[in-house]
Amino acid sequence: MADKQHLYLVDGSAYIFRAYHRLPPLTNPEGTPVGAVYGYTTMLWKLAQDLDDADGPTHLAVVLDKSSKSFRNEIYSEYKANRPPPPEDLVPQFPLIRDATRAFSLPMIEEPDVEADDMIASYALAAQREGWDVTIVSSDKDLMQLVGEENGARIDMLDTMKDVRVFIPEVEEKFGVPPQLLGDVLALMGDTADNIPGIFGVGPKTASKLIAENGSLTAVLDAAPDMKKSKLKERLLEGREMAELSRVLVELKSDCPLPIALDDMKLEGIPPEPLAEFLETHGFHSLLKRLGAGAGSPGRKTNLDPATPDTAGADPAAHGDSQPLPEMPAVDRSAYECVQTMERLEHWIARATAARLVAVDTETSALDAISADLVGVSLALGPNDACYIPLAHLNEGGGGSDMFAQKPEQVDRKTAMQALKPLLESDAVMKIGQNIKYDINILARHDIMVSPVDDTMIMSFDLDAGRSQDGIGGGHGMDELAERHLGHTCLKFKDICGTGKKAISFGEVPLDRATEYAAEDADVTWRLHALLSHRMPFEGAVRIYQRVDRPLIPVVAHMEREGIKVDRTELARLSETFAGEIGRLEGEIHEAAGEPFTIGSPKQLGEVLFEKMGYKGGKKGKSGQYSTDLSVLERLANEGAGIANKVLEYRQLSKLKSTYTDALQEAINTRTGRVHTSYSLVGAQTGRLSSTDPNLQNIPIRTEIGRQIRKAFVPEDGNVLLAADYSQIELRLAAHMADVDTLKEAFASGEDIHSRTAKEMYGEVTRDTRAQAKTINFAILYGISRWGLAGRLGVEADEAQAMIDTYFQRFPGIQKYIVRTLEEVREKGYSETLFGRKTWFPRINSKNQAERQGSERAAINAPIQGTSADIIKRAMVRMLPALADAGLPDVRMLLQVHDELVFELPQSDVAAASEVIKQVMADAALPAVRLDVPLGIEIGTGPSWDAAH
DNA sequence: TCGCTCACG
DNA sequence: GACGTACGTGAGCGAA
Repeated sequence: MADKQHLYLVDGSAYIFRAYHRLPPLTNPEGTPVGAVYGYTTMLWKLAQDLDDADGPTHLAVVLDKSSKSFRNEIYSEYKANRPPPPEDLVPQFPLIRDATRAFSLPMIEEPDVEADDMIASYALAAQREGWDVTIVSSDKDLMQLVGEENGARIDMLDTMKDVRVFIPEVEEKFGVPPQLLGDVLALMGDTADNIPGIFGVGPKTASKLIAENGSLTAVLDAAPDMKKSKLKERLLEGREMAELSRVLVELKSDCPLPIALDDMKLEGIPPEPLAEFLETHGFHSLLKRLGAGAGSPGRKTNLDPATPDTAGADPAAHGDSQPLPEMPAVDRSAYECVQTMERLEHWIARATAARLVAVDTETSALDAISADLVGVSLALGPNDACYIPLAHLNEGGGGSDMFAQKPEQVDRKTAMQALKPLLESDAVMKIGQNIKYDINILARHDIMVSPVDDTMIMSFDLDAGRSQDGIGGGHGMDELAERHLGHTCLKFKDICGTGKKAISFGEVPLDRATEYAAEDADVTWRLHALLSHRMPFEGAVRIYQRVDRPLIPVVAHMEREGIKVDRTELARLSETFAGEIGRLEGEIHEAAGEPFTIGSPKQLGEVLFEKMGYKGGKKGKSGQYSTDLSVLERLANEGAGIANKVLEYRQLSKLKSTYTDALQEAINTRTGRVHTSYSLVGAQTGRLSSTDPNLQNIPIRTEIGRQIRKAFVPEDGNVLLAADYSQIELRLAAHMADVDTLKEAFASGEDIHSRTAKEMYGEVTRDTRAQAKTINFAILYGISRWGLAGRLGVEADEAQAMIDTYFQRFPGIQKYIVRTLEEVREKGYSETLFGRKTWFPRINSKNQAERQGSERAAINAPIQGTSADIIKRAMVRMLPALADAGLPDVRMLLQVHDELVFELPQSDVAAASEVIKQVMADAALPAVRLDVPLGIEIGTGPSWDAAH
């Protein structure tokens, strides 16, 4: 059987009006406005990219309005009469829309005296009669009348700006009636934009209510005389004729002659040459680059040969040149200014203040913001309009030891800071940074509280989390973003400062080189900001960015500066104890093995166990090495291998010593005497934070010996630590999101959730059934497989499958949630949290089963884990203001560990602070989301982090 | 730089 | 019939 045909009909005219109003006013190299054209081009690009998708187009045509006149003007002269003329700078873009369509080699339909809507209706129904699916690319509510299914052939709509598909349920949700009754609703309510009269005083709400109640427009009008006396009754009686006229006006004409045959709309792929020429002409270089690179190019990739001379030649990036955006010239490092006098600095500050938008970047002597020294600041106000202000540079290779070495001319750092402070703190000036949390913390040490801020790294994350499958910084590092979006290769830090022993600090870099590097960073940040902020409203990233992630930046910055005290003496004592034990175990293991070897080497250990000592069941992984992980060693221990237990103990102690007791001592900051982690807001694809240098989110707790380390996390004298945890938050969210009444009730009544699960599944609660239920509950959150569960529970796969079946039978909502989530991710390419955070899964439709199934499991988990992350982030944003409002300014928020917040506070504040903290955390989803389950909070306090649990 | 192992939620 | 076996992280180590 042939694959199903799928026709996409693009409502081009309507699109450009919308694009015009929502896009910035770009111009092409000739000065012609092209903002709407650019939007239109990217929209076509996106559609063409879906060509090979299961639900993508097989056929596509663009429908344009040729003239504004149609049969409607004949029956109603006022039709569209009050339309204002199109804006001046949109007019020259109309012909360019046609050029763009031709550049994509797409069929274009524009018939005189026929409105685009009617043409779309005619084509849509014709295609549906042939059994084709149809997608109308538009957001016009009139066209929603066409939505529906006929003999298995669907007509739906796609709003590419909001990225939403509209089918019957969406129409019903919006208008309260199914699509076939929509015309009646529209006739009643009228339309100001088209000057369709409708009934005066009847809007969408009343109209859909009346139609839903009476079943049709005629029925509403017929029922009017019998209504009880009211304004509405009068208006219905008076307006009957107008309503009937309106009904005719909103009816789509579906029998227009079809100028192009359906089969001629077949989409075979996009020939690159005409497209490249068009993109070049209008300066759409970022698209041009993608076309040249092949990656992300529209249409079937086989038709877009990157080696085609025209295309490759048209791609400046192929020659290592810089890559501008529309209206953005190539990066020109020679344009940057090195600011060495107060006079020039004042000049830049004045310009930045006037511009109200400035990209800021700080250069420092080290990588961690808490101990690094400020060496210089760069600013950018536009493409190539950037400067570097050196503040603590030494002469080249000066090293600082030669007190007679002359320093380069530069503004005094303190004076410069005083001059910059009003700009960086001004509410009227937006400061843009790439990972600006770093700069916030550097400048905080110079008494500057940078605000308000935008962060290109986080914007990129909120737009594209998960889209890049690898790469440092999760694909949101500046060099990567510059390559991807600007086609520009940044100077690399290591090219400026070198690596390894020969590395110099930034303060030793000669000023000309330093200016090129530092000002480029600010310049590129400014450009990325222009590009990303433009994408955000169209790609649904504004909500999560504005409401959750951006407000979190100063909060997390503050937590990092707070740090937490660790008891160095206690850690040193533990290190020594561990060292003694490790030495003893090492001796015993070597003796058992009959020779000394490196126990920490899985390779050597495997050989000793499975070859020399002859234990059975050694399994080699793909690297050809024996596996010696926990499960293997535990099995050997059970089979009586004494050495296995010793190795396990050795491993545990080495881990604790090297990763924790030794490393944490090193991490104590000499200036503050505390440990300052660095949180990444883009570290985890689901929206969780991650913690590095040191990682304070994986301090041991599960074993008694590991918990010794938590005892070393302490408050200052007179204070206590307070730990507040969300209890079972992910299961609670699963109960809400999957709408499982049984689980929701259990949470509402404060029942033990695993016991409840056991009761539902096995009828009785014992230690065993509860433990099994707990495992299954977690398995569900992670996307279950019978083999995975079997492995965890130590049962056969068949038995595990039976348990999964029982679970789904008892909680059918869960199974529905999983199916629905996967369908949605397959279709849209991303999952979404309750707060609108997207995570992309580019491999969800992979042909490689393992890859695909991995993505499926991650996709099931992401909305739950991500929603949990959103909630605690919202709590963090509100926490300090809430505490301050409650008269508790001395409570300090120190750490976040995914579902836990750690505070340090005076003992006397504990009772009052606990209440506030609990309230803020419990209500963190509100008012945006009202959960069907309560969020339980557990609070503990004590003289150490361990004691607070 | 990679794979292995193991610490956390 | 093989695939490879629970989600999300970061750090230290040994081997190359």
